[in-house]
Amino acid sequence: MANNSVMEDTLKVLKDHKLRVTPQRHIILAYLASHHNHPTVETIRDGLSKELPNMGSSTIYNTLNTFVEHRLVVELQNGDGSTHYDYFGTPHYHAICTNCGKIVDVTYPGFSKDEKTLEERTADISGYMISGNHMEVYGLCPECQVKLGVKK
Amino acid sequence: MANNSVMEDTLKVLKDHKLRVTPQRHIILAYLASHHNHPTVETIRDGLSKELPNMGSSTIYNTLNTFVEHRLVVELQNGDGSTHYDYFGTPHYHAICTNCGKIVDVTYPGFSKDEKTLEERTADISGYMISGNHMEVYGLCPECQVKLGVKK
DNA sequence: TTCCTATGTTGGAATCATTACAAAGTAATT
DNA sequence: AATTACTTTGTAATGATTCCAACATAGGAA
Ligand SMILES: [Mn+2]
Ligand SMILES: [Mn+2]
Ligand SMILES: [Zn+2]
Ligand SMILES: [Zn+2]
Repeated sequence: MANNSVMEDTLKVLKDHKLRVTPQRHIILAYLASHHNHPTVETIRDGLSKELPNMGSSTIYNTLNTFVEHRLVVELQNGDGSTHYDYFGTPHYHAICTNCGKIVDVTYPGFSKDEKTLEERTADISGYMISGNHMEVYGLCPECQVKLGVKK
Repeated sequence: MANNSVMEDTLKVLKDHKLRVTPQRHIILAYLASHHNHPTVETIRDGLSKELPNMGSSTIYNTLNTFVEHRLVVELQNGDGSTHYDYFGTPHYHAICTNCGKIVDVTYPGFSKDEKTLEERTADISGYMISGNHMEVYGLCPECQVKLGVKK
């Protein structure tokens, strides 16, 4: 699952953020860093049932909330009722299927620049002191296009 | 509150979408069209307590879900636990305060073009058949900047 | 290394937004 | 006016998330 370099990297990330290193935090962060499935709390619990069979879901919620506060992780809603989490290593945004909820990463050359432009423009217009953004694009994923028989 | 022209306009919107015109639907839509507060279900219930004192919150949920399906209204989360709703008359996006949750509308000349560019690019990259998008920018609103004593 | 304590984990209960359901009401069509 | 499918309503059920108190432990101090 999470290889050694991921474990080393995530250990460093925790220490850099002055977070106390517990096995739960380390393993959850490593899981997120090595899975780009945008998991829910339940997905994480299932994925780590071998490593941490006794971990309560409270711990996962606590841990993820801590990571979100430290901006290691972002929260995503795809309309299925539960929150999805994403380790935000490289800048990207999301395309979300309105039929099955599948979330995929999207980026392109110049995305970071566009993002910065958006934030600066928003600061000018609104007077907010900007700290981040979320962009989501909705539509039907390729599988659901076939499943629903829609034609382009 | 909602003036005559708003009532006429929203009546037409309901009919154009072949939605059965009930007092609840008409008044809720008119409320949304004339308030840009991004209300929650509770805010709407309070705001309409004079006009519709016996309306149940189930009705508000049902009605709003219908409007969202017909794309008259969009849902927004600002992290306070409940969903906010927005009648989407003119294209805009949102700046959301990370401290107090305040949501403000933002737009600029050329926003619709930028939006279309983003959607087309995302379709090319992901293969999704795009139907919409949400952009949110996070930060501290001017009031909270003062309240928290942050310096620019 | 051992001790100390602030912090984290756990599991179960509590919360609260949203949905499900069945009975009663009504908009639109005939 | 009669019909009927759709809507509203109140209440119960659901389910994700948070709260809480007891227990455990990471990491600094001695
Ligand atoms: Mn992602
Ligand atoms: Mn708005
Ligand atoms: Zn899909
Ligand atoms: Zn604020």
